[in-house]
Amino acid sequence: MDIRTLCLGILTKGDATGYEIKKTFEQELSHFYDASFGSIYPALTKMTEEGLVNCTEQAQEGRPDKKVYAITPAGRMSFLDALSKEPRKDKIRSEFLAMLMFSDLLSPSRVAHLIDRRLKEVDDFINHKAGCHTEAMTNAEKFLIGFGEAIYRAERDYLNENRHLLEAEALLSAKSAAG
Amino acid sequence: MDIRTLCLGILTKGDATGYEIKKTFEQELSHFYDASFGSIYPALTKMTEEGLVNCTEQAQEGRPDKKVYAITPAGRMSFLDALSKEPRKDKIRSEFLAMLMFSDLLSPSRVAHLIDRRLKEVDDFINHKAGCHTEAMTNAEKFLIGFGEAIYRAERDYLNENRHLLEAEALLSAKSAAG
DNA sequence: AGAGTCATGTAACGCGTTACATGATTGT
DNA sequence: ACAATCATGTAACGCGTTACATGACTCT
Repeated sequence: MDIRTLCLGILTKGDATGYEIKKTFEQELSHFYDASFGSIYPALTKMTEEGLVNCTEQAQEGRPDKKVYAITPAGRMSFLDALSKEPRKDKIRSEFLAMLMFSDLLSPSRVAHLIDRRLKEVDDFINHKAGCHTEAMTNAEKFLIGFGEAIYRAERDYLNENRHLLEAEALLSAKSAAG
Repeated sequence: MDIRTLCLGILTKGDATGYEIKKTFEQELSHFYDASFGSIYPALTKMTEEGLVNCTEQAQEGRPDKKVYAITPAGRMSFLDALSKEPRKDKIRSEFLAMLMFSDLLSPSRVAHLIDRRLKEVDDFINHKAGCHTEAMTNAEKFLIGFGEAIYRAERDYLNENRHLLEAEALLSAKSAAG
């Protein structure tokens, strides 16, 4: 599923500008997808040409015209077709975990720093994004936030309970290098 | 952290061929990174030119010469330098979660299928990869496998406990479409 | 005064995948 | 017979990011 298709999906939830679609990526999809303006705007332009969406320009003062996109029946068909494909394996790229894999090459304080930093991000999510289920949310939205929360809680607990394994590892290497 | 740097990291654990590096990606890094031959082989060739690794060819019968790569002191320095940078935010791309976000457009059986399929993958990991800590493993390797296991367990439990939210959502849409 | 928000777009570039090319050996 | 494993490599292509370009309005 490319960014293009996901933009189409976002438009099934309601009309939006490119700018608003970007915000949706940041706010609702951020823990399982992301996209930049450089991919969103060209995608919308192209899909307009292809008749999957249509665009209504709204003049504004002191700003570029706001372009509100709406999905067309052809666009909806195209999106449903994409949803009928089997989802591909998740693609994950975690520099955090990659670095921890080499914790034997790091100082104990560096390992501690990496983990503390991550725990802070995880806690921030749990405290701010999670738990604030509003009326307007669909079940799917609640489900996804709850999913993120469950994963983050598991991660937090695991890091707290097992960080000593890596901190000991780093300590050992530091000792053997010194001795 | 690009594939190139990660290959260098893998070589800090011991000499290896491109083929073996690929296997390492599949077996040890698969839940937080992946790489294809098309990125590994050119990376090794380039790093050889740059003096970050060196290459010893071993003639073989009926097969291409095996090229065993070893990291050089310059390569080790370069990798340590990469480890000193702050890790960037994880990049995740989950078609599974993206599809669930649009579960209101899917039939209940389709939603159930997607979740069942995912649960199978998760269970497979928990039953096969997790829990088999051997003697030869470093603490970092145990930590990472344990991490994966913790996350997968949380995911499994969450899916089992909350799938009804999405299955109900889909059911509702199906009804309203029919009615 | 400076950061953040609203608002769109393009061009160059990087990085990696996919598919192709080759081919023996071993297990089912 | 067929698939998998071992083993390396290239070229085309896709997809997306980064950086640049522009500019007003609002909050601190």
